[in-house]
Amino acid sequence: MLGILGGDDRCPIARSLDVLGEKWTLMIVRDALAGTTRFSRFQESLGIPREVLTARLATLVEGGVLERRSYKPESGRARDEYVLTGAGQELAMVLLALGDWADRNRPSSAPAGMRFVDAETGERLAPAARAGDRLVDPERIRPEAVPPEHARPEDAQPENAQPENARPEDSRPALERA
Amino acid sequence: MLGILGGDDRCPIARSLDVLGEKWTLMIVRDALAGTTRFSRFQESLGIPREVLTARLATLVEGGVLERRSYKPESGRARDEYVLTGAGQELAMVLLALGDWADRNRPSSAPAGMRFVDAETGERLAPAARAGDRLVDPERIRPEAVPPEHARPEDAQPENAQPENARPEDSRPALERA
DNA sequence: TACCTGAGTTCGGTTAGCAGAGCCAGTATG
DNA sequence: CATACTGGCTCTGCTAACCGAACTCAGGTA
Repeated sequence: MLGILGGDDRCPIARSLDVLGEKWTLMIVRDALAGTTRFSRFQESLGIPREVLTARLATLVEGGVLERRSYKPESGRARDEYVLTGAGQELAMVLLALGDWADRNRPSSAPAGMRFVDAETGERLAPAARAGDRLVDPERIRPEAVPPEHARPEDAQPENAQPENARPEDSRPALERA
Repeated sequence: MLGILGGDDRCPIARSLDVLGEKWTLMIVRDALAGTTRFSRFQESLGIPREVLTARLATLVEGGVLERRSYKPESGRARDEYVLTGAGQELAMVLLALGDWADRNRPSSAPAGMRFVDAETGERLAPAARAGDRLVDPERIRPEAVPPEHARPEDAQPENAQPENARPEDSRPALERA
């Protein structure tokens, strides 16, 4: 586990990165989402050192993303495989967002190697934000501190995205004052 | 930069992690989204070693997420600040997905410290998948290799999530064969 | 029994991250 | 003019993480 960066475990970003933030972890999740379950397959497809893979798989199991299951091939000994949990499957949303961001902002010289689709219709998917059942333009996503008290609604307003010289004290991240 | 894990830069996940995958980077993006622009503010709010912060800010500038701008406080010398680019702002979608995942699967003992809201209505947001203008249940997100040739449509089907003992050769991640 | 094979484990070297101290460079002040 | 200030780094020695290659382990099979 990476630990809670910044030391505040109320922050969901830090909590997610505790499980997901180490080198190689999200690539393993990518392969797990694509169907890989066996140690050697992960190792070959990623080119990851075996010791690192062992550690990351343990982290993903401990973090509730993967679970170990025993399987028995037609010949040979019983083995463990690593299968996505429900929580692991939900990481598809994270990878969809990452992949979309890269496609839009970090294009490759080669044609795209993967995309995300609707399992039922085959349609290509993109990430979105929603409020209830309503689609919201992702440009309107803003972080907001959840105030226990002494709420200052203006702290999370877009004005905070301006240069900080106008109000140096108010420029601390809204999150920090939660 | 982290480099392209797995060595295949057609993979958008790997390309995104090239910029975003190093320790501390996404926490810096979190704070940038919340309005932080100055070196010392990032450093204080995150508790990150200064040399690491310097390196990460440089990566984010090189990766097109932040841009350096000169500003002049009322007293003192001209300074650089780090302002989100359009591409950087788009990372809100990634953080929304990460935060939502953690809230649902890695809850904290303390009340939540932050959430994401619609900048115009203040409504709380959740991540979603969409096909065009249609909301799609995130449970239906599946990765699919974009085949240049020798397409094997069954490779990206949910059957691949089954134990691999039935078809050892077909268990390689669909992405790898793109 | 020996061999096989997948899943690790070990080991020595390299790289990344860390804490603390120090440096740099404009600006303001006496 | 010299000095102090302050934000943004840079340096240094140490620890932790990652790496590549070699090795070990443990059930099953011939």
